[in-house]
Amino acid sequence: MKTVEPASEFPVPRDERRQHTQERILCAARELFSRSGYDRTTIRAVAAAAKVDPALVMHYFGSKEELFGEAIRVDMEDVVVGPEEELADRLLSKLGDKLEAEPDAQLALLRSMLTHPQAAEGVRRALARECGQVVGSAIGGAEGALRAGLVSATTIGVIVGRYLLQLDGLKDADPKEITEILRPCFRALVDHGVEPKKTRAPRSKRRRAG
Amino acid sequence: MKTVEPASEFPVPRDERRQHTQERILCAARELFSRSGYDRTTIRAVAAAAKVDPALVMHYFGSKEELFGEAIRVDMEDVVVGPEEELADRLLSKLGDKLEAEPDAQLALLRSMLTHPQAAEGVRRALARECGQVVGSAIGGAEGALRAGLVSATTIGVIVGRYLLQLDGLKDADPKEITEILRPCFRALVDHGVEPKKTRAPRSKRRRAG
DNA sequence: GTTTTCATTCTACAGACGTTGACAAGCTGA
DNA sequence: TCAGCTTGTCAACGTCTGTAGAATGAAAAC
Repeated sequence: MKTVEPASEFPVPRDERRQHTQERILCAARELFSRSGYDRTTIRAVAAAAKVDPALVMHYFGSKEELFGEAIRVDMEDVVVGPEEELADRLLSKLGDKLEAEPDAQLALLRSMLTHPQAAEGVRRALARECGQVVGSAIGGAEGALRAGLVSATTIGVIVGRYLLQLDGLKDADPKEITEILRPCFRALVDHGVEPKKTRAPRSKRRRAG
Repeated sequence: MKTVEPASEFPVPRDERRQHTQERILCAARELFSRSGYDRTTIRAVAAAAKVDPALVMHYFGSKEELFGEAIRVDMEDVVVGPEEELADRLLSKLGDKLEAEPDAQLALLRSMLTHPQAAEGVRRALARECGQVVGSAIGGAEGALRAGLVSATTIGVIVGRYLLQLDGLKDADPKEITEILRPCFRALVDHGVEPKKTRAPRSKRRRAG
């Protein structure tokens, strides 16, 4: 297994070949990082999965750290949701989409978020970007931030519980059912104290400074 | 630094000395495991933190895996809550207690739950034990399990978001405020579809096999 | 056809790791 | 005082890791 391949049919252009190899490496890296996390994933294992010499991984990506950075780079695609949806429903739609399509690349990020600082920072940023809108709609800035944090926490809890911890009632559940059950929760978190214009205010609790 | 200590005053009994050393090691282990997770924590680092030779750690705990197992063993203390509290409030009280007292030992477990199978299993079990009661009070078994899973997910999300990810609005928030904001969520998750007609017992006596 | 470039591999290093076994020194009981 | 057990250390092993540099051979350029 020393030669690169007989190039049996016709010679593949060099650029194309290289791009394909890089893709294979990156793909293997994502797979392994998302299955085992940063620390337990070795360059050698990635190389083996991509059927390539370890040194080639270094040559293309510089270091394990950079390879990881490339593997967890997520496209930050904005999920298209109805613009007239309420905020809570918008957030739920996003969560629902993540539950529908198994988040390949994101799992690599999530799996390492508790042990790898860069991954943690990535998750914080992604969450802030998604759930940050909750802050603005709050009475006081502090409570708004707290509510945004709780929406973030719930979101991440559900995804972690489903895909990484594989909690019993969650791992095989229907995404639609999940979001439906969560809807009242998200509404309660987002449509807080100042209830928008609905019928009545169910909450008369006053906040006190801690 | 070769001798064990001059035993300056009077000789400390052997048992006591050993127990104290073991405790020091275990304490250092918990600290490091909870800060860096299983993989990034080395026996050598634990030994150094405990001011002890690495070989002694092995001698007392057998292996890194066993040391970890000992470090994450949590006492499973049942939080004392008012027995007449509704289920949702009971679960919230437990969460609140975890937020009040920084969960030293539990963090070691949580930090590694995404990369260490044994830790994951520990978390699953702890969650099932705590939130499992939700299942029984459901209409159908499947939806009950899902709701229990979502309570678990929310719980773990909040703790992870606060202590490990350190999400902005969450890390410094007042525990009381957190639980108050979460109350409607937990109620919505637990007191589902069938609204429990006030003072009635929400628990059905029959259960079905999985 | 010759030279250059480049994708890829081979070999190896230096450090860190978990773990082991031999050994020193103290406490304990006779 | 002696032997025995226990606490603790030292030095080392074998392995695995990320990484570096030289070597190879095919494609591209001339």
